[in-house]
Amino acid sequence: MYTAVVDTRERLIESTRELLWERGYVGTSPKAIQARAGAGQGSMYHHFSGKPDLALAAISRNAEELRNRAEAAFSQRGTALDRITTYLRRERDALKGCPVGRLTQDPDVMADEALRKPVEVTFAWLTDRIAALLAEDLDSRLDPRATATALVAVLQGGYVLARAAGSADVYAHAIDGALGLLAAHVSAERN
Amino acid sequence: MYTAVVDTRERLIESTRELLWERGYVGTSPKAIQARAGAGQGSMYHHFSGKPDLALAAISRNAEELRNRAEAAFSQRGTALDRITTYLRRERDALKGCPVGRLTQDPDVMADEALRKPVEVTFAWLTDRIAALLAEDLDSRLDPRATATALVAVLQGGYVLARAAGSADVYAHAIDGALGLLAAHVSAERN
DNA sequence: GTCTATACGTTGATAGAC
DNA sequence: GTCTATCAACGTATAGAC
Repeated sequence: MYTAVVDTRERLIESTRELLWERGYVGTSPKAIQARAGAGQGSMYHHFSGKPDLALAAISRNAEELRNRAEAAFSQRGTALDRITTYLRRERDALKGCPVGRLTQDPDVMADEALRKPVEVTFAWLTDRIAALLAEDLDSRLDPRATATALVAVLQGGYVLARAAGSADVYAHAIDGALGLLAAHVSAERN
Repeated sequence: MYTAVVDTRERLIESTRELLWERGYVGTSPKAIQARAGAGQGSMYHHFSGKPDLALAAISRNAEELRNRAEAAFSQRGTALDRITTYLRRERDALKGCPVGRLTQDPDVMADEALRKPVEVTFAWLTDRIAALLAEDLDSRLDPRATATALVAVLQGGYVLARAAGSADVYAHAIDGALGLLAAHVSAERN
């Protein structure tokens, strides 16, 4: 099946992804999506039933990308601490925030089960994944799941603080603090 | 000066506070504010020059309240760890999120210097305050400021994860994880 | 101080031509 | 598939009477 390099439907999803990230669901209008995608009203309502339907496609893709990028870090070689450190210190535009986490502040997303679900599933997966890594090497007096939850929270909260301060350094600082606390509690054994 | 028990200006600010918390700046219309305050258009534009002006009053008050409630926990008796634990475990409606932190996701707030400033100042203060407490008792190999930043990030990220999961327990779990990591690094000496 | 009237753009969509 | 009307409601005010 031959299609344009990037077809209209695809451009609509990508534009929505960007706008949801930049402005959230409430702050993103169909008009703005169409303008960015270079598509008309007719195209958008031909490919999608409306704003929620298009948002679902965009949110799902944002969630999938987050998961793929995380898994790339987690499946590297090295100790659990190495892999978690790689993930947390991975290059990020901290001032943009997390494309999935930010949806959590969108009342219309949280109110719509279909839109909220990918957000819930993504963080549940991420926390489980880190907990599984920690379970290998963590100080036995600590709970891997609670520790993993704290680490994911530092990540999300680091974005919040970086945006509040207008400085990406604050994100790095939060991560440094968390890894400093963690270091003493994981064994340095090789996997 | 005699006034009604709660005058119109006051009700407008309180209604805006609530709505900013629930729906954010972009999601809050003057109309909604007026309806909740039981005030007309005329009243709102008499007391405030517009939505940004009213939002500034509401944001400032939210920031002040956050600070007062935090200081109440920090100035209790006990070790640094006691006071920080009291603050982090304080009763909160985790699913509502942080009234100040959530503004960080509001593009129109971040774009307006006057509205962003109280958010920046509040988190800078909170981090400094916790860093000062930690400086007393923290393991000397750890940086009090980075550690404090991580703790504030866990707080903010805990809200994000709780909302994503639709469960306040996740907030508590993130805090448990952070305090577990912290416990081994602070001396238990009495102040 | 508060009210109603008015205004002009945007939001989120539908209808029907091409 | 895409385009151009068209629409009712909403967003964010301003004007002027009371």
